[in-house]
Amino acid sequence: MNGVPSRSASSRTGVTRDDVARLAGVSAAAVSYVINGTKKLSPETEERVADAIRKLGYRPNRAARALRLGSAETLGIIVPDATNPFFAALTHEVEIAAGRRGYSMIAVNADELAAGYDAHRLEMLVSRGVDGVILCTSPSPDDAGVLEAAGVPYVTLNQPGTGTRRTSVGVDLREGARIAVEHLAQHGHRTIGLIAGLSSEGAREEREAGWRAAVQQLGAMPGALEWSPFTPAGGYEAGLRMVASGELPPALFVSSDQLAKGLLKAFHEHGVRVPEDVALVAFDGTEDAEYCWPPLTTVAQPVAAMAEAAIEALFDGEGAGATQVFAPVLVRRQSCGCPRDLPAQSG
Amino acid sequence: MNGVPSRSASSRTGVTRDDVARLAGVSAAAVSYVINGTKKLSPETEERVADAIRKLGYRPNRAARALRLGSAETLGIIVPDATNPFFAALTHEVEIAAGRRGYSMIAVNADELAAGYDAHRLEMLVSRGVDGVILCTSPSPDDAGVLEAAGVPYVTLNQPGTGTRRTSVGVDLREGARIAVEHLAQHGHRTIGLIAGLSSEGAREEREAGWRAAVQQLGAMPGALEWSPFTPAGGYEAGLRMVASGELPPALFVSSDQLAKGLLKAFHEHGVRVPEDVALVAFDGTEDAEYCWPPLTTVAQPVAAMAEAAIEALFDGEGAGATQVFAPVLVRRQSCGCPRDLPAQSG
DNA sequence: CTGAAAGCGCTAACAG
DNA sequence: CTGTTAGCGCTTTCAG
Repeated sequence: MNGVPSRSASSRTGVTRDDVARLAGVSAAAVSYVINGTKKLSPETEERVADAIRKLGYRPNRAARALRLGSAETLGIIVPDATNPFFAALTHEVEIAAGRRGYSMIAVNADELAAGYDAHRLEMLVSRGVDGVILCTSPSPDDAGVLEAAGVPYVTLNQPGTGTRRTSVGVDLREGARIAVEHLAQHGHRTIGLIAGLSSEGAREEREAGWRAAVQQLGAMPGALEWSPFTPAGGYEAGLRMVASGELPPALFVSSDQLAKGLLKAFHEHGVRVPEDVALVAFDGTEDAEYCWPPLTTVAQPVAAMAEAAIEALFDGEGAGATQVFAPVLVRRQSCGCPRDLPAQSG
Repeated sequence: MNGVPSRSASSRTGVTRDDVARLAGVSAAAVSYVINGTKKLSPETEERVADAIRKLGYRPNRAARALRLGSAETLGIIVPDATNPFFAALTHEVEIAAGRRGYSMIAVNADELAAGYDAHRLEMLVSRGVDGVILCTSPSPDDAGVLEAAGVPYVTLNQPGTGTRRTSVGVDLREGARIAVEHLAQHGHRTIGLIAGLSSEGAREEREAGWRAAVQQLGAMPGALEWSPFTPAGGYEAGLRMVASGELPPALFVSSDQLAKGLLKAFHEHGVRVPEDVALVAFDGTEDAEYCWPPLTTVAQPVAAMAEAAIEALFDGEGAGATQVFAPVLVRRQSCGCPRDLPAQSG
């Protein structure tokens, strides 16, 4: 594994703190002081050092700092599929939140669902000295073990019902289902089906339960139920199965925008009109939903707030076991039967 | 900037190489040897060390290694918008290619188009000791300067027409335009318009020239031309402008799938039928294109190959100024007027 | 075939 | 207010 054309060890910039000290005519420590503001020096000295830094184009060596401090000021984030727009958005927001605190993110994909693969990726992150990790994948005992053993704090993001004793931030899935089902009911539908995402994790019950509860509470009927992977392809398959079965309910709650994209394709191909033949409310609130046809009514997750909260939790120290639940909000568009240009309003 | 609950400096795992050496009853150096395979030791010693490592759960400290080696075995990648599925896919592929070589990626967004912002992000990457960076943003003199000054190798990815003397890998834009226009012409269209992406960079000429040349070469007529930001919203606006102008050409080459998504929305809203009223061929070949309605015929970039090539170039040392151009390929779907289920074939 | 020792560049405690 | 110093954990040359 011989890497990138290796400049020799210290030639990264060539200039070290000692060079700066020499040029400024102060001690090496003084340089550290002005850089880190550890100690107040005389303005004059400060000025001289700053000048030298500028002149030399000095940039502190992060590796040395990391070694000394035991922190690389880096966080890891692991998502099931970086290619899914929802996770792309989430990762992006997390990066911004981390950036505000001077931290960088190393993002890794859990991709290969092979057992133990996550743990492997996690090992990598840990050995890289990340100061914390955000898991957007529900931690298997293995995963959690790796992290716990290394003493690396973590929080789960968007992973409902994780059994660990760590902080977890997510959205209220049952409430989301309720909002969706309620809205569909308001459009006059009495039978409401569900297309649910098949995650490797155990959030399924929660989703299904939320839907069941909401349907029941409204005195409506549960319609057909399909489980499918959280991808457009999964939604497409589910749609195909549903039309083939001839059990198309008049309304459907689809548990992710990605799923809905695929569903729409299946429906278009088979002449099933949305919302006339079947009304749809999706979940997630990605930008994509706006550009489907018809534009998707969707229950949006407050992604930025969730990202901020996750980072916050990591920094705040372990609010052990705390669970932060955010409220999703309905974004009305046309897949549910709402007219275009209806100003947003609740209920 | 006090960070994550800081375990004290060395408590990351607690166990250091010295602990391993002690338990195995060998010297510290021996441990390094078996880990890095620097030197062959007696199988017996090797075994003992391996055991100790396992028993202790030892994991080498990357920061120390980075400090010593002058390399963090990390690469940076900077994209204009991580939220754009095309870049998400590209980043993902790059991460995989880097991972194969034991490198991690730190991804940063150029986001805020504020001048100098990139340079700032780049500084961050450099100070982090990345061993190289992949620029998916065309390097301003500033950016290049930061990198050159620090002696950090970089390659540009997907940035046609960059003026630097660095390796650049991208797709043949003119050929892409040719393929698209030719296909549209084969559907019998004589006038072909263009919706082009407005990047902050200067790739515009290339795109426009490619289209002009192709149209001309086929003896067709250039139709309306719209420039718009590389986003669905941009495509939507462009679509709105085009229908408002009443100058809708019968065929359109759209220079990105994202743009096309927005365009489709505008067309749907105004009852413009695709492909009957206007035939579309897009560019990029993201998964999204498959789930538009109608499914988008698009000229696909070989993303994985490009990512691999970029990483390869970084590792191969500076193939100074070399430009690697990949050939795009037509993916036929229905937005151009092709029937469904037509088996792929060229021409 | 193995071990001792010299730093990589930086921070922070401690002296002056 | 400023400077000296002792490592952080690791790699690698050089003796044994």
